[in-house]
Amino acid sequence: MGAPKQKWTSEEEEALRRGVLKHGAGKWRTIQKDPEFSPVLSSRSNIDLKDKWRNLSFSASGLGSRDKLRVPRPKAPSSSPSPSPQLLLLSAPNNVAEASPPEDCEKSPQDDKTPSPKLYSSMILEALDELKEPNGSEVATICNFIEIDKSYKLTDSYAKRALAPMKDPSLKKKDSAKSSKAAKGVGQLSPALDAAEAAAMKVADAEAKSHLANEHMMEVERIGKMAEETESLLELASELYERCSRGEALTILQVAHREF
DNA sequence: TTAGGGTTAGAA
DNA sequence: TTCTAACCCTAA
Repeated sequence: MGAPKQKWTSEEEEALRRGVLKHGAGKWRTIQKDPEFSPVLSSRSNIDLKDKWRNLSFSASGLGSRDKLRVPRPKAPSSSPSPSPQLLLLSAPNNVAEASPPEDCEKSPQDDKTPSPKLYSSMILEALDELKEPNGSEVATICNFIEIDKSYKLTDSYAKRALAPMKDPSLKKKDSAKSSKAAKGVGQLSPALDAAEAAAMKVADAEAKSHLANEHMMEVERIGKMAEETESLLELASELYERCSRGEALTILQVAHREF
């Protein structure tokens, strides 16, 4: 490595963000050639743009370096749906916008009211970690844990009262506004009515989160199964290695019979 | 051309 | 020593 590392300037970062906003993530060549950004990004290749955006995405998601997220993935194309990398990247601009919003980028109301899917994953992992059930935890158990742990648990009477007005779509906007207000006001206990309203918002919020958490649980389960399969393959491989190193001759049929 | 994994320089 | 960010390599 002869050339020293060329740190990204704030101008370059800003140009990259604007380029992504304009052309979308993944259009690195287009962004790099765009006359609006090319003067600033002239010393950067499309690969540099991609790498920098990746770094920005991971730091903005609060997960630090991408190295922390490295998970062994099967090389072969999987039939099960996996999160598209494009989706992962496209989620970044919101986060980036949150950190330093460009003036032409409107923040959607959801940005700071809806936790990111990654948050749900971490909540699930946290729940699994805390529950420490030997055979894993049921989805419902984890959902309950998340609700209790995150203070979304409410009495039935409150829940019933809360769910009725939620069916009126005209109230949605108001509700979401209150929801964020309520979320921010944890610990500020007001009169009973206010508390009930805030609680109702939390129930609705928890329901939505529970649904999303379910989806993420399925993903976690899928990964868990893959890990189990990998582990058993590893065991088989080491057993085969041992037997072969002892000079035992094994046929394909024997191997297949041992595993299946 | 792009995505994603790997490597490495430099900072903390 | 660890972590982060920049750079490199390769498959698709």
